[in-house]
Amino acid sequence: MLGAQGALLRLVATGHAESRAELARLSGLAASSVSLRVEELIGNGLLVEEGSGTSRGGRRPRRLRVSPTAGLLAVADLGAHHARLGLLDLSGTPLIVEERPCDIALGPEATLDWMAAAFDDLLRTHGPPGVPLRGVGTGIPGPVDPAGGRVVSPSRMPGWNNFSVAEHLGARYDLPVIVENDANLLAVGEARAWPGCDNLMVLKAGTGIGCGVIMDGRLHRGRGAAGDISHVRVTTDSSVMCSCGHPDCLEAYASGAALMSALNERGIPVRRPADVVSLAEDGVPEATALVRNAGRLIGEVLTVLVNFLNPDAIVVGGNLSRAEPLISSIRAAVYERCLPLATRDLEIAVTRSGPDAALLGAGSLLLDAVLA
Amino acid sequence: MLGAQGALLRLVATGHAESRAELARLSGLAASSVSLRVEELIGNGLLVEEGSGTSRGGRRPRRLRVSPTAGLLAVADLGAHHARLGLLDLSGTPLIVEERPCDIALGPEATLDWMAAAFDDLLRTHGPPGVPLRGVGTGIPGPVDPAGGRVVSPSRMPGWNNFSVAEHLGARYDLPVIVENDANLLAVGEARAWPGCDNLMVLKAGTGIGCGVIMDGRLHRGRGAAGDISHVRVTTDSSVMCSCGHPDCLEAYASGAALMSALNERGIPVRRPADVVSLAEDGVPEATALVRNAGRLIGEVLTVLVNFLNPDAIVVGGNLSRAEPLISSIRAAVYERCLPLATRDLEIAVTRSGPDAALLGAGSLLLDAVLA
DNA sequence: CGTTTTATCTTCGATATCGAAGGAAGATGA
DNA sequence: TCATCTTCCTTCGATATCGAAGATAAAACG
Repeated sequence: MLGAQGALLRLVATGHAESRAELARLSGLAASSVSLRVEELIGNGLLVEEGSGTSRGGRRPRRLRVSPTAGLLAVADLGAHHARLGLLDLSGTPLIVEERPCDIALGPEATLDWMAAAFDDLLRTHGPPGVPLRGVGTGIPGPVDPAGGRVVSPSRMPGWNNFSVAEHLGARYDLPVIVENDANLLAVGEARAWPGCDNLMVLKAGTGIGCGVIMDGRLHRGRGAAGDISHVRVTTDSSVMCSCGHPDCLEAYASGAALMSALNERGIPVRRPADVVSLAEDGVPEATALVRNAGRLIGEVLTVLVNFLNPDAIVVGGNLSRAEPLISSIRAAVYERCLPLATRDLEIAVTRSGPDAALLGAGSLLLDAVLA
Repeated sequence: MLGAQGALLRLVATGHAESRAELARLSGLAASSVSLRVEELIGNGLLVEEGSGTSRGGRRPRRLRVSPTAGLLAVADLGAHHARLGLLDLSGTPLIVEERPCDIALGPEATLDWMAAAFDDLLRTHGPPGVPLRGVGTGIPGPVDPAGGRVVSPSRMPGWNNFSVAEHLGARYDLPVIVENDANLLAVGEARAWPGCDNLMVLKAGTGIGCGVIMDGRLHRGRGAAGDISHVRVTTDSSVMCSCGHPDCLEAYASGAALMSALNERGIPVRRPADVVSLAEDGVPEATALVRNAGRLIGEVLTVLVNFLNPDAIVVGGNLSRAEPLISSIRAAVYERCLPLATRDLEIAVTRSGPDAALLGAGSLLLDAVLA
């Protein structure tokens, strides 16, 4: 639809280019063609010129930005009991982000209607008047079939199995819609904060354990379930049966849910993964030991994947990521057991993007869909 | 250099397109532009028209082929004691393939000089006169840094560490040169036989265990060591120290080398991985049991990767792949333990491409380099 | 058989892109 | 301060691509 102009707009929106000259360098188009296209984009109100950039030894570039009136994206990241919702401009910058309680156990229709109402609310209260909505995207705490935007075999989403979220949203909004697993969105969002790292594994350690994979700079989806590490068998003394029907899955030992129930059993009351982090920060021995053990088990699983995929970085996000013992024991396990060749330049770090990473990721994917 | 014409030539060379109409469909260019470019390619002697293809309900297409005189590719796959060498035309079709004994332990210079002499020999005896050599490619039984074509930390190649094979070959041949890990070449070659499968894991089970990964239709290299599964820790009763310094690596139990030494220890003399296959085919219980155990261990490692990457197929190649118990126990382990979502459409099969797969893979990568 | 349908390939004017040359604006340095 | 250099951006003629219409060739069908 937008053709070559879309590619240029995308380069500006993603922050890769700020001037006509940069666009020419990055897009491969001739400088003259870039000028023509940019003139059109400015005419259409999609780009604006805004002052001038810093000189690189010659004439200062005329800085280009995506127009604030070019459009809005409505994005959400659905969790089991809370959802983060936000409005972004076309450059992916949040205008407003809110967290609201919700309950996905009410089923897909009710939840998505609630989400749409929340979007309407945000647009009314925070949307600049006259700026059109251009796309809708949402993260789902379960596997999503990449072809049909359909939820498949989710473990904690009663009533959602085989429900096509993309179709349902597409019927309401006549706009590009993206539906994606929450860990995948996190990975895409996080990738923006890791320039130069084309191969990234982004762990989401929260109530469950998920992982998003960026390879060659792009999200790897496989058939929709890519990134699963929660049902890998781990070696432990005890033996626990997982809900998937197999014994000793990683999830049964290292997920936030598992840590919480272990603490509760020992008479230490916790209600949310964040409580586990607090206990570990306060130096409660039981919590620290459990978190360390979780990190070790996660690290041992990652070992296999690091040897096999040779990523540039492993990024740990999710509610549990702020627990220092978790990441240090992941580091220890990976560096101890992986091939030197694979760990030589491997960075293992906590998220750089903060709590809105998944929403930024949704914006990034949506932008591609909107500017296709 | 060749620009848009290169893309068209590549589509014909890879067998994706056979007529101008197909080229137009696949390249995205207008039919008229395709006709013009094809005319030039024919004029340059790179393409030829050859009869007509089968009708799809209308006029028969005029079949296009890469000219046999367009050029030759010299490719090799170096093993520890043998090398396969071949000449391909620009469509990747072998003119001649030979297996010759060699010894990489003589070091890089000696081995590469030997290889060059073998290429000269093949060109003299089997190269059509007047057809130019357009590229040289070789597979290496060890990790190769993708940037510099440099061998890094190989385990069975004394004297090769940090040697830049690409630079050495580039000095001799003023042509595009590719240097790649042998399992990676196998994967690329095998991928041609699996149309529609964009995500492939290709296991090379021979003296060592290697794996090549095709994701999104392209070879995944990581930082050069991607595809390693041999140094994953497996769970067994006994405990063996691996040469990498860690206990219980997969390689120590499931590689051809491990199987051979285990059989020899039990008084059953074997000298090559193929001997193990013969023994298993003959129903020698010790051999069958060892092979089954190897398959189970490999399968358990693959379990993690299948859950994580959701490939379309796992292809088993290498000398040991003809051992039926190996593949059936890999299948059993993967299907038993992986998520249903990941195995629903997963195929696990032996190689479709035969013994020249790695050479075909080298040709495929070289073609991209030659037609860039 | 001839007519219709389908697909392949080419012709030709309209459009888009390119690239060399030059103008604009600031950095650099005597 | 002024000439010179670097970078940014535009102008304009040359070139490449597009796409609609037509020509070609064969299959499908009455």
